[in-house]
Amino acid sequence: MTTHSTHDGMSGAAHSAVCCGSCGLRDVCMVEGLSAADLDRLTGMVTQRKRVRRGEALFRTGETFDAVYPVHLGFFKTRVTADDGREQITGFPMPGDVLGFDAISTGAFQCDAIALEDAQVCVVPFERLETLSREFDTLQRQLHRVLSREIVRDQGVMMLLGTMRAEQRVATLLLSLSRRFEQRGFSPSDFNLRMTREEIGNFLGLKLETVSRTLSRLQEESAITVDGRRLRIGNASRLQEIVGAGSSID
Amino acid sequence: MTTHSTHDGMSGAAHSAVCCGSCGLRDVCMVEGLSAADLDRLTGMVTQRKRVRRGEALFRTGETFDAVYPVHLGFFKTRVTADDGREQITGFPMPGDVLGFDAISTGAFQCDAIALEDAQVCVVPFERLETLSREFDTLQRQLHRVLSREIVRDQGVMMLLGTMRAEQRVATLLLSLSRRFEQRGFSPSDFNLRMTREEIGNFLGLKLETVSRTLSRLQEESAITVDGRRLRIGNASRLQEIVGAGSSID
DNA sequence: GGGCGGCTTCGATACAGATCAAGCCGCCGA
DNA sequence: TCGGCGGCTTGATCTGTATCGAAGCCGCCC
Repeated sequence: MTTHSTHDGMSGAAHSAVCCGSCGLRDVCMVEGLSAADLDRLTGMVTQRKRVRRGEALFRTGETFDAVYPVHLGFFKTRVTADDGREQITGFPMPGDVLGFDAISTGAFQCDAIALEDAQVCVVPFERLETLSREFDTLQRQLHRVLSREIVRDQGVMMLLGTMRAEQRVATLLLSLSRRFEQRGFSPSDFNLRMTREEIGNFLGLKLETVSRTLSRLQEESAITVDGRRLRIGNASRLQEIVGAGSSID
Repeated sequence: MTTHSTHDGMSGAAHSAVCCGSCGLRDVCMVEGLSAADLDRLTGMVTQRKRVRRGEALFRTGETFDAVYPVHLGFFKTRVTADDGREQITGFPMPGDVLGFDAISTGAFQCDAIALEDAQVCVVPFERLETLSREFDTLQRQLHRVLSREIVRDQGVMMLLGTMRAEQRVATLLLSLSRRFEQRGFSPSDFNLRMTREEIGNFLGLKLETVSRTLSRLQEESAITVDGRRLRIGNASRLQEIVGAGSSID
């Protein structure tokens, strides 16, 4: 269980609704750019928070959809699974990212969202989100932006999977993680990977051995330092050089 | 410069607005599922149509976004380009599909949309679409569904690029085209490929020689008949067998 | 009508990354 | 303390696809 204080308080009185205005993530989350006044009017959009323990699923393919879930705390992986067992990890959502948009199309989730560490998400009933976004054009606009950003991110992943070499793929992921940590106020050059080599490989279309070898090679050329899951980026511009001018997957 | 000579109709009296209610594509397009009454109230959502000639771009990366474009007629490819010249085709939109959602996030298009044959698109100013979808919850819902469907489709492409062998990739594309033609009222088993082998390969993360060889092999085993761009699917279940239980990319 | 360029296909070879295999390390429970 | 196990690294070999070279075909334009 991770410790996070302000909000282990589902039991407290004032918590029947969660307030976006006081959330440290408001600058990266779905409500980014909304004025304080607008945020006030959104009281009740987030009805509650939900905990998900490491290894457990927030939702699974086929389950009925009725809410989207901005990540409040913790790391996830999202994956699609073919009936024959093939799996593809489609992303590593972190705080501020929103889970569940794939489900709007059919009313059932189309992927699994698995917590890579103990996590907390905000629960945003989708009907309410739609109602509110008919009333607040700023919220509507932001919702559309977030949906569109996901599409753009996916295009970047396609570019990665379709055209990049192993070393480029790994470097792209590391730089993406770095930027995302930075946006959230963490060190862009020193962080922990929350996923296994196998998960990295699956996401990047590589085998875990290839990931491991590639990380070792990047370390040899002093671009990074790896020790298990601890990663330090010593030479970001070297990584950028390897990636070339590839699309980003933030 | 594309010549969409404002096209035949703009001069006629009744053409200042295009009517979705009378469009043969209303069952696959963005307005799918809207009642006739709702469709009437959408008069003016589509302000005009625009022609794009084979090989020309409807829009290019970086151009300012102000409308999305349901395809009325013709085939497109969408592609993202890295500064170093690498390209990745991200899809082959056909009538009923909507182009431009990638641009909402930043206000500028993030990919190129190139017509593979002479084409026509509807012009839907995005501000108007947002305004209307605040008024009509059915339209709002449908817009969200279409955005979500694009995300799901992209997940399928990731699965394809990340986990499938060459033969599976090609078979998946053929089956996807087949289904999409069928949805639109065309033959699912006999159609023309609008794209070159190179474009197919680029989309699937393969080289054109591999695509060509794979098509030949599929023909040898009597799953399909190919003659240039003419494609006949003789044994769809054989293709399905090759694909296994892979995600779809419709 | 003839030439030309784009497209497709084929064969031979090269190589990046997969696969197979072994060993190490840290952690956890017995 | 030990044994087991999951995760990681590294080495040796294999293979699917890329790459290279070339030729045939076709439609199109001059």
